[in-house]
Amino acid sequence: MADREELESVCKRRGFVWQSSEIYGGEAGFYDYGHLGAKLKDNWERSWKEYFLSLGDHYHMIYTPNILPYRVLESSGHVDHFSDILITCKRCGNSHRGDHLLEDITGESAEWMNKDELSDHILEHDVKCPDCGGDLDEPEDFNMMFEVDVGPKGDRKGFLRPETAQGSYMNFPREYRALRKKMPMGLATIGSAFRNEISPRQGVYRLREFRQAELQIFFVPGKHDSVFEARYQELEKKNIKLLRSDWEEQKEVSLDELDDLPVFYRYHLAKIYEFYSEVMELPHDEFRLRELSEEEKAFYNRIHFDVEVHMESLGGWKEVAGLHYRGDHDLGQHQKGSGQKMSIPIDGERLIPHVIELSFGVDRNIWSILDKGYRTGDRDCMKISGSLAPYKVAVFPLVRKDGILDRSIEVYEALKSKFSTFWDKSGSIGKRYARQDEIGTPYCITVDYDTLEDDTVTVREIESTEQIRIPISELSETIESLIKKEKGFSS
RNA sequence: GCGGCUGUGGUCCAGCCUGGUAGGACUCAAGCUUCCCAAGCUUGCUGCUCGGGUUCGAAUCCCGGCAGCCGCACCA
Repeated sequence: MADREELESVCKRRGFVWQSSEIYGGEAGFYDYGHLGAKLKDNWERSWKEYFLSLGDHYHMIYTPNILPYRVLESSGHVDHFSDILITCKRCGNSHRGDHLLEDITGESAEWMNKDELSDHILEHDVKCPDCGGDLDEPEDFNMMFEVDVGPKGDRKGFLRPETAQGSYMNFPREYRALRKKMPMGLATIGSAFRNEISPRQGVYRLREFRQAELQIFFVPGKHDSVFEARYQELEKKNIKLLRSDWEEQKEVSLDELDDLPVFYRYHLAKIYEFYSEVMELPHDEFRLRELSEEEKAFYNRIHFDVEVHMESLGGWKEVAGLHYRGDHDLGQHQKGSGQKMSIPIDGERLIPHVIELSFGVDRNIWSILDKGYRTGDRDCMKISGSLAPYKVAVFPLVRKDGILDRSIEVYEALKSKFSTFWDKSGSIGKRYARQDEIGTPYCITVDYDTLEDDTVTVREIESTEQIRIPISELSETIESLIKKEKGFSS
């Protein structure tokens, strides 16, 4: 429930997120996180790691470089396929995708063609500009990857990685041995990825440099399924909301109704759903899992669901994550390209493991928290899960006299080593509550005259604005159990 | 990338047509006040997107760059 402009204004004013290199006018597709945004992002990434690494006994983080050698992305298919061939009209100057122009005439797929082949076919079919009928110029390559020159002579070509996943694929053989051949094995990573988007828009939704949190899970279907099956038991009656490619509209179904999907896929689908509802605490009717149709999904993805969040500020359902069953495509490509064995021995033969990929756009997820959290009206308020909120608690003196100020500093000092805590004495008490409401601090503690008598303080909750009074000695554990949801807030 | 619109303190906007001291609201900071939800008072910080041109003089007119929004295209 957030108007784009209002939300962007709060983000800039309070310190969440804004355009990068601002003082020089900015550059499209690059954003900075301020002090609150950085805390929120760090908290999200920490929660992501805790949650998803715990899904398997052998799921671990790894970190790999942002720059990849040319050959890696040649093998992965990005050099050929992560690019478009653009053809510009000589008369009206509009650019079109070359393969689409040809497909419109022939009705056959032209995506596989390179520049020269496309050029020949365009001539052969005498294709004209669809906008004005003018003659077309020679095709030009537009690759979405940023090319970099490596080494002193700059003669070694590389790219800024367009996705973080390749690092996990390439490290499969090494980690398979280091982790002592345990399967299913998961290699997760969080880091930057780079895509030279033609026209980045919609704030942090489409960036040229962005963060991904990805988990690649390696296993051999039919061989390692029992591990997934055991974990799946507890979930099979669970309801999740989704939209399948052949359904008219989304609906809530229990997992065991999705019996055309393999159990290992269903298990992770359900866990992703749970992450959005329980960790990110998004309202159930504001996010969904949507299956991509055959036309929409890439050829190597056997099953593909996206997580979509309904974001008012971005005008509707927007993709924030995906779950892809990629078969043996990725390891197969690297085995071919590197000449190294990516297979493992299974019952006397060598098999290339399959991959399911959990892929999250960090910036998009952060934005979805802000979009879903921000409410205006009588009171401007950012409702963020306690575990993600930049500050967990704020401490105020009710008035700045009679020793109350000093007492509030003592309370603040006692809490700040345990929680991200804010202390504020400026303005009226209501103003201070309002400031914390706007940045999503779930609890505000006020030191008042009663505190001087009996060492109790009030704790106010962001959503209801209700207060409870508790002894200072119980403050720390009370706040902790409130944030962890071990205990509900009631006065 | 193409077309349309836009760019003024931290934020949101007025001023531009008709060139001549840049204004408001909110925010922020310091202080006063205050026994619980953006109150009030005092003081203060901060601005014409950038570059060029016209002019005695440009926020204002002209040209260009950059950025943003909307539409088209793009988004393996």
